[in-house]
Amino acid sequence: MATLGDLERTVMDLLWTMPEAMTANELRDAIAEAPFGEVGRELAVTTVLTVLSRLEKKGLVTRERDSRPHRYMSVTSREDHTAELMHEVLVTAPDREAVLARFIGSVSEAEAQTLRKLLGGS
Amino acid sequence: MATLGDLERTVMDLLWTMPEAMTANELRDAIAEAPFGEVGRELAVTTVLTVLSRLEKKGLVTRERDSRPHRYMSVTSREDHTAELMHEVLVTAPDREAVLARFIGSVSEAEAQTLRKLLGGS
DNA sequence: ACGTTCTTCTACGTATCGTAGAACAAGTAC
DNA sequence: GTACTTGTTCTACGATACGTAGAAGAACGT
Repeated sequence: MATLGDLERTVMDLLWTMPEAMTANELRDAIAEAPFGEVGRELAVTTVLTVLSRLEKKGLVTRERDSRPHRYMSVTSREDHTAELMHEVLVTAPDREAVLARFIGSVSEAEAQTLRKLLGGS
Repeated sequence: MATLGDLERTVMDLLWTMPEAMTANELRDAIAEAPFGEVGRELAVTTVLTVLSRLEKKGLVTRERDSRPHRYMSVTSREDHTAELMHEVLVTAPDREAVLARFIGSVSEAEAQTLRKLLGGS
C-alpha cells in the first residue's frame, strides 16, 4: 500500500495540481510558496530530486529524460490515484458489501446523490 | 492515517475474526496456527504484547484491565474500520465527486448492485 | 513469603522518509 | 575543446515505525 510521507505528499499535490510537467527547480520554488505545509520551506534541490526518484520508483511519477532539465509529471491523476487507493482499502476486508454499507453511511448527501447518478437506474 | 505493519495486521485480523476477547497467549497460539502469513511463526508472548500495546495506543484495541490475564478486543469491527479508512482516503482529494466516479468504475457489478440498494430511491 | 504467570521497560535490527553534501555528467561560452 | 555552469546521481545521516524479544517488575495462588 503505497503510503506517502509528508514531503512526498506535497510534491504529488503540486504535480497533480500543475497542468504542466515541472522541473526539480520549479518544484522547489513551488514548495517554498505552497500554501499548505509549513510555509516557506527552503529546500535544497537535491532533496526534491531524491523525493522525485523515490516517487518514480513507487510508480507515481515519470520524467522526460531527454529534455535536459528533466521534467517530472505524475503518472495518474489525483482522482485515479485516490480511487485506486480506496479500492485497495476496500478489498482488504472479506465482506466488502458490509464495508460499502458502512461507507455509504459516511458520505455526505451530495456525494450520495452523485453516486446514485453514477450508478444509473435500477 | 493509521497504517499497520504485517504483524499488527495479523493481530487485528484475528481480533476481528474471533468473536471473543482474547489473551496475549491465545493470540500467540492463534498466530502460530493462522493460515495467512508464513505459517508456524512461533513468537514470544512479549512480542504479541508489544504489538497489542501499540495497537492500543493507535486506538484500534482495548483490553479488560481487571480480568487478570488481560483480554484484548478490537475497538471497531473490521468493516467499520475499513469503511473509515476508505473515507479518510476519499477526503484527501479536493474533487471527491470525481474520485467517486473513478471508484464506481472499479467495483464489481455485484458491489454496484449493493450500492444501488443501499442508496435507496431518488 | 515463594514461585508462577502476566505485564511493562528497554533495546536492537531493519526499513522508510526528510534532508542534503559530494561526486559525477552534460550542456554553454568562449 | 577546455573551463564554467547547471543538472543529476550517490552516499549518508537522523528520525520514526515496526518486528522482535530479554530483563525487570507486578499480581496472584498457596
